[in-house]
Amino acid sequence: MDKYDSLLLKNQLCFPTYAVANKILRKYQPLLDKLDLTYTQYIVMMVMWEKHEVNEKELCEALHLKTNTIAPLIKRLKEKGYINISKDKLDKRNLKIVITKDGEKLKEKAVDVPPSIATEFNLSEEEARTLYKILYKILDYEKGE
Amino acid sequence: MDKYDSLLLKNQLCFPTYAVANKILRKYQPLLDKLDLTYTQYIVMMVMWEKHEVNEKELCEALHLKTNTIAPLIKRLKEKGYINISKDKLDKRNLKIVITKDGEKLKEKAVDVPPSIATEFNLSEEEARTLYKILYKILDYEKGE
DNA sequence: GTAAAATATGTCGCACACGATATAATTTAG
DNA sequence: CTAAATTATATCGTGTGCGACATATTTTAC
Repeated sequence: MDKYDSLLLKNQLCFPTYAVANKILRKYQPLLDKLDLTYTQYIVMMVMWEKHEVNEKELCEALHLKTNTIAPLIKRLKEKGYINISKDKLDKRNLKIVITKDGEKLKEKAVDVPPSIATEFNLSEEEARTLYKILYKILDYEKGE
Repeated sequence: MDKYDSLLLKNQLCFPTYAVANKILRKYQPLLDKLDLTYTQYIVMMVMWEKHEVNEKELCEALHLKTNTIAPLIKRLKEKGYINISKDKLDKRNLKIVITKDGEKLKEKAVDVPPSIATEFNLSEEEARTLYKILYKILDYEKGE
């Protein structure tokens, strides 16, 4: 056991996580091209299809991203006509983000998008479930940190 | 079971993978700031500490990245003085990337960097091992695709 | 031996993702 | 009731990560 062993790619969890995230993204992108969405725009729309209306803070929390990522993102989705953005009447600090008719229509086309990651990468049901459980354990840990 | 269920964030494996990768990255960045390295530069250096000399193609394969990501990256590492870049004498298409003395020295400081992802996020040994195994199964699947 | 295919790398433009910093609106403390 | 703290969002600069395209070198086919 060498003191440098922790500096080997193959001994680090961070690396496969990072590489797999990229690999999944590359798998999605050609499918999302048909909807004219990037991957991040797609997960924003997933939230919008579920909630219909959110403010920016809720979006940030749902996606584990910061405002400096979300702000330009929703601007682009607004330009594409999938959402509307306005100031909240009651608390003018809040941004009210509402899905449009076109945004709702996009959901129909999106149904065909999500590839089964398990199938695509030859995981068993059991492995997929386990992976899911461990990832969410990490994601939910120290939520407010 | 709704036909739109696959469009819920909570039913997709892609999302927690992506979010966890980002979360791990955020955990590393403050530690890497002391080495004046970004996360991607760090994993390049991990390869260099192990191999000492590689060409660009090997680097791309090791990190699962493309040349258009790697090329500017190694330029920055060269500017920082951690690697040297030259054309291979035998096959002038190849880039010979060699670690410098300073690059080797950086390894000493880097030993203290890698946080235990398992500990940081409260995973058991068993969970960490399982996560590792499944991630590499995905990463290694259809390697040539 | 040379034209064509393959290989390794480089460049461009776009869209994240981040820390740092700024601003405006609201809440809290005294 | 008002100054200070908090909250929600925006902006800036840097560094990825990608597809598309371009270039230089080597290998292959005939």
